[in-house]
Amino acid sequence: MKNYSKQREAIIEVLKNSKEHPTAAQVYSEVRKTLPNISLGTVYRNLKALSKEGDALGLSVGDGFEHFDGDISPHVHFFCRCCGTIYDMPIKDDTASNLARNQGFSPEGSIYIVNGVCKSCSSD
Amino acid sequence: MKNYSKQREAIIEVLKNSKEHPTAAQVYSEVRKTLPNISLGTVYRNLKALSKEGDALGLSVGDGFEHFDGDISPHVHFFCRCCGTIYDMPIKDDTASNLARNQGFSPEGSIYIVNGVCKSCSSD
DNA sequence: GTCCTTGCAAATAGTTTGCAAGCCG
DNA sequence: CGGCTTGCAAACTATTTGCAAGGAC
Repeated sequence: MKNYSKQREAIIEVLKNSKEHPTAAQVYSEVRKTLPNISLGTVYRNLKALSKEGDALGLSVGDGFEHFDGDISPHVHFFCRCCGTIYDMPIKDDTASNLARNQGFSPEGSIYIVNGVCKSCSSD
Repeated sequence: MKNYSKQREAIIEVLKNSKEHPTAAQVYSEVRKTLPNISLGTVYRNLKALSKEGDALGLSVGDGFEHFDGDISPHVHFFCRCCGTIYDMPIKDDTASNLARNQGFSPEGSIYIVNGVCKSCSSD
């Protein structure tokens, strides 16, 4: 198989099993549990490749880290500037991509991030 | 006026007059035409403050630079991975923010980026 | 054997920050 | 004055990359 390596396999596994939208560093420390010798560079290389190939989403929410999401189905991310949590919100369809298509663009993916304060932070 | 400085004024002016979604470095070189002594640090400081205050949008499209947009009305950005251009697309309303509000979040802004290939790049 | 990927570590580069000096009110 | 902002340059740090070695097929 093209691009195969147990490292890549493990990284994909971590992404699929995580609901936390981990950063590269978080993926690294998680993958390390099964592959203690994996290097951070490898994690970065694979995450970058995966998001370029469309198998993962790279999310820049504005906290200085790139977050990654193994769920590539259309959904919205809510980023709480207070606790830093990234929540998922289901969405019916990717309106803007369709809009773009109608205007002659060839959309390949989309990132929809809403930011503000989450429920538990605003009740403090 | 709070926070006033001719530097900040000039930066805001550049943002308002630009349709190019400039990076910090681009804002810097533009502002330099009227304020030759302004420093890059000041540009960064003000852009960060402006986007925190909600007077500008910080866009991470995935090209390694943060882009800034002085237009804070709800609209979608189309990023062409081929030529790097960021196009604006008008959008009716900010569906996801309303959705978030209904779910108990307190949305303050949103970033909607569609990526792919633009018309002129796909015809090459 | 050939090509692709890794681990390591150094390098890169966008962005941030401390500090003394300057502007605002 | 008192507080906030600047210019400068050094510091920071997330991410990238070159290279020799190891794995896939």
